[in-house]
Amino acid sequence: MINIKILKKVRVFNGIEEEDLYSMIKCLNAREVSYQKNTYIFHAGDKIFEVGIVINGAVHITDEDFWGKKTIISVIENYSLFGEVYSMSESGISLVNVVAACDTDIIFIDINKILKLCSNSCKFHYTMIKNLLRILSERNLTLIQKIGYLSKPTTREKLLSYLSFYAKKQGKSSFDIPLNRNQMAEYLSIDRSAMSRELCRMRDEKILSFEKNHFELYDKI
Amino acid sequence: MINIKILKKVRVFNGIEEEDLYSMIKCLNAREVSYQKNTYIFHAGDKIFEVGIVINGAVHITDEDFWGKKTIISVIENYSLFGEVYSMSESGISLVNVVAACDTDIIFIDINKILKLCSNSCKFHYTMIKNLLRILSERNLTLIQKIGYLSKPTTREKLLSYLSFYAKKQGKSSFDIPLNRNQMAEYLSIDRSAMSRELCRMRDEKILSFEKNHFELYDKI
DNA sequence: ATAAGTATGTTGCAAAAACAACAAAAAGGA
DNA sequence: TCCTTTTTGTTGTTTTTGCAACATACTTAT
Repeated sequence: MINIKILKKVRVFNGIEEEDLYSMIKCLNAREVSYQKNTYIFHAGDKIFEVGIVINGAVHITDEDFWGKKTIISVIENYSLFGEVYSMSESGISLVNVVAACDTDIIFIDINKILKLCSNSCKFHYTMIKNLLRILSERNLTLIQKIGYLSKPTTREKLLSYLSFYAKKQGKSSFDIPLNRNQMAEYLSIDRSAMSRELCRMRDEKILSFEKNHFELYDKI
Repeated sequence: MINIKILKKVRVFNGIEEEDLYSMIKCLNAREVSYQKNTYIFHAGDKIFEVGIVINGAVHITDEDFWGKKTIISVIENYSLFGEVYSMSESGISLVNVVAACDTDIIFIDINKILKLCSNSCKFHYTMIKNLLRILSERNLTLIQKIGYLSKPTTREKLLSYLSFYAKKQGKSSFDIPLNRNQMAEYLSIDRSAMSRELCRMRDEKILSFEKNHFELYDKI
């Protein structure tokens, strides 16, 4: 039996009344499935009709290159979605694998049904579509943001564009960032020690200063 | 007066009948505006209510860092959208500038209205929502794809993951890519000469071969 | 307070990349 | 055809990076 309390934590169901969630799980054919660790949930090449919601545990989105070398693209956990971009794309064909990283419970819903106004014309459709568009838009933004950083040729430029973003966002030359050094290096796809070296170099050149997660950028004189 | 023939070329209106396009331009408050070269269409910080469609000319999406250094993030032309991710995000605040790259004609539409079932219940809403979700999903995919390449530490790994993708996509170890060397280097954010050197190195190591846009990947023996 | 664990900074070195400048080949136009 | 332009490959040099290993601070739990 699907737990309604849990569904309320899933962003795509934001703003949907509890009573509507009941009709929703019927209307969207929601079903819960448990997977054992290392089980494949989707394979690359599968046609995807449903989106998955991780209720318990975690899944890895993985890719495999021509020579069979595997990479973990991302980790999905706590009430997050996977498969939505494939199930809504033209082909519907997944390019990646989805694997249970540990024993994991998944709720599947038939996302394409939210587009069809069903016979009982459940009022949650409108809310869910708005949520979906918002989720996809905002993810688009964060991805574009990240590409902006990664596209810079040097560690220094990557760092400055990343830090500039937070300065602009917080409207101050002095601000906090949400990542520690390890996470920051990983996010920017650079070597942590090289990053540390470059940060200190810029501090010596009086371009910026920092302590822990707090940074300050200096204007040119 | 807005040209219906032109709207039919815009992807978000795919599958909408010509007669519906007429009611649509009313329902969504479509309006056409001309901009002179170098005019700002949106500024970073603006709240975005409408999406723009480039009908004629081109616009540059630009970013400016803390020190005022500008970068062109992307170029939008021929019947493509801009502003949709901001207008549908939570805040609605643009983080980027949009500037007319030359004399340019834009059609603006109030995208959020497609969510509201209007009083005359125009039947195109459903189609447009489906198109929008598809556009956003597929863009998400291409962005994630690109981040996958950019995240690799070396030029060689960037190239191999990029080429692997096309091998997989075309289901053959021998395939064409859609970019020439310059474009490929730009897309992967690497130096063209370094890329060329690395490609030739891999050819010498019998990992792959190429001629123009045609590549072949070799299995390990 | 101590010990273990984590986060951050430091450094040497070898490998790789960026940059710049040029060579060669291919494509396109007059 | 010849000339120009574009594309691709080549190479030398300098700078930057990744990697590895270690030092130092800071946290956290006991």
